[in-house]
Amino acid sequence: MSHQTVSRVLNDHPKVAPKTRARVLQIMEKMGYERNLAAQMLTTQHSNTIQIITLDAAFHLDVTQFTQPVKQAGYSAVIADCTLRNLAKTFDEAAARMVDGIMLYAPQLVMPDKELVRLSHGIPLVRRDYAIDSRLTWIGFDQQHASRLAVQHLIELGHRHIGHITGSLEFINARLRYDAYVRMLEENGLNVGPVYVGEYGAEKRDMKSGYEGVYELLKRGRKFTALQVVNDRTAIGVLRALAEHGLRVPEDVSIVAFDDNPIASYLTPPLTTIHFDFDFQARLGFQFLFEQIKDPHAYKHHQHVLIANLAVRQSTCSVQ
Amino acid sequence: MSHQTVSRVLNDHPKVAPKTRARVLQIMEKMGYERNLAAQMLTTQHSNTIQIITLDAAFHLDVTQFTQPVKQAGYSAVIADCTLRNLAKTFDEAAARMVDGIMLYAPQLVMPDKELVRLSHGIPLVRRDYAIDSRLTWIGFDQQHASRLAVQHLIELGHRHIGHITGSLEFINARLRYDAYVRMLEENGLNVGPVYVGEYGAEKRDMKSGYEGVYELLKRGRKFTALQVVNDRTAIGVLRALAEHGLRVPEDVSIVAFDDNPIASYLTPPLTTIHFDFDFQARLGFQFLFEQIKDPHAYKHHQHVLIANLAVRQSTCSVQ
DNA sequence: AAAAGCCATGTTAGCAGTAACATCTTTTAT
DNA sequence: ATAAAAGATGTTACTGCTAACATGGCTTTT
Repeated sequence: MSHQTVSRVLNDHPKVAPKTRARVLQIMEKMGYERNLAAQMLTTQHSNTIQIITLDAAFHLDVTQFTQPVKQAGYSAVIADCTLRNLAKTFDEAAARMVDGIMLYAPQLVMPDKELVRLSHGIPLVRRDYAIDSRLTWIGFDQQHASRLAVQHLIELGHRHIGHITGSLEFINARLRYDAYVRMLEENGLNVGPVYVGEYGAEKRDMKSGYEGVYELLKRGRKFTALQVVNDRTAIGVLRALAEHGLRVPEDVSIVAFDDNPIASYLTPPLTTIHFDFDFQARLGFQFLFEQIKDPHAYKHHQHVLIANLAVRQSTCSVQ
Repeated sequence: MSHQTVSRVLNDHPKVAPKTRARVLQIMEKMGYERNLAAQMLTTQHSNTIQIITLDAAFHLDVTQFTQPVKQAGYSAVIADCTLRNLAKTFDEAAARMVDGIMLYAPQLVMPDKELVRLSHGIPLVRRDYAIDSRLTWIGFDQQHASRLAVQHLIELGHRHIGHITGSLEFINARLRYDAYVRMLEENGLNVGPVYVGEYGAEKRDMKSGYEGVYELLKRGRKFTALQVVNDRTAIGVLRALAEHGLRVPEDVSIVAFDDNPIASYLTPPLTTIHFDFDFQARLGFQFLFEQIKDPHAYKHHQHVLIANLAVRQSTCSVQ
């Protein structure tokens, strides 16, 4: 029996006699045969692997959200984290590994699509966040809409002095939320501010930003009855700092945050926050990626925008 | 010029004339040459990659803690998450990928070392948590000691009725903390309990366990002035549930938790918790892994136990 | 000056698969 | 019954690299 017949069995080639196939499978079973990925890669130029690339994922990552849809589709999934400095190298490694597709999760990355396409060595690529122009597929949430929901909620509760605490505006999400906050207040004839812009963001930094943001805003005088806070992690720091000043939430200060991190509903008070369906976002992203892999030439890039909604809990109330 | 000379340049072989080397490098630069990993793997049987395998990492993972030391050592790092069901398959994939070493992070995995060795296809392996017997390298914290620190702190504050809330005891850490809690109370002539054993654990489950645990314990009557809680995430749920019952922390109930998650010090009140240096644990683990890769035959397995310490904050006070 | 040794480079083979084409066998159509 | 088509299997070549051995030029030793 030739190795070619064995290869045909491995690849489910139709023209193999059933009993030959059975015999090959039986012998493979007995010998504990495993196909050599390196050799397969060498000829086919791919590895049945999807690589997830994250940028500065010092915030804790929900890994299963990424890996589960990939495995379901029959690929093997690997995650590689990198910094901005070695982003190109990480793409090179993915190419060397001959991955079939790349899911990029780098909400803080501001880079023209053209450049990303160049970095990706022609490997199908989807950004699960944002893209600058429209030469890539991405799935994002309408941050402006989300932010409007948040501010509108506060306005409807009667707040007229609404502050904003954010991390670094290098994050596109943070920038968009901030912009919409400003616009929304202006449209409603309200004064903008006070505003605190904190540090660029890993988890610990976020909490620190929130904490220091409150100290800073209060140092400038207590001119707000509500705060829009860029995300739940930052809000944790905000809650702490307010407690240290003897200010109650929501009676003295209402807070609305973003993300609906699982922690949000367990904080005291449970956070009113913008809920994003990240799970759906991830699944949709992989769906687009698989389409692209199946037929790279016919594939047209999508820019998909998802709508968030407001989860009202107990960190907001009407102004006293 | 033969391809072999090129290969020698790539591998820093000493016997290449400096100007030949320079010429090769220059041409490689100009042509944008990149060595084919598949072909290299095919001959050398390895890929300069370290694979980090995590089990059910639905708790959010600090990815950089894993990847940074690996990259510093000149390897490329990939992370693969898996469930217990496809653990073997994940190891197979790592073998197929011809990784140089595997770091396993699966604190909930109870499996004889012998079996893990079998699964690992002879690839150098380090467990960053625990191992059952001593045929593998692992780096763990002395959980018994940690738990003793926690209980002793409460006893010294005058508490005589100390409850315990934990997730599933399938996690070795949870089991050890529970065991030490029981022993410590018995040694001090105190009654054990009340105890609540919650669900097996991802992040959300942990918080839920803590929340429901408090409800359950209070339903049985308020027979405790302090609680040892299995980790910070669970404590978040505990704090919430106590607040819903109008119980103050620490005045009515003192709480000591484990992990010193960055969030712990930003909660209200900031948590008294056992501090583990996870960063050091990870770095040490990789150090052992690299030693093992360099000289697999001379390598002797280590079982390294690290000591935790107590970070006293504001969730504990002397009994009122 | 010849023998020996080292240095730089070249040649060949093999790693484990798949693609493409070739061959032989069986079935189907006329 | 015979040609054509289809089915099953085999042969050869190629993927891009490295190990091992081979070669030829130059230096050192005696």
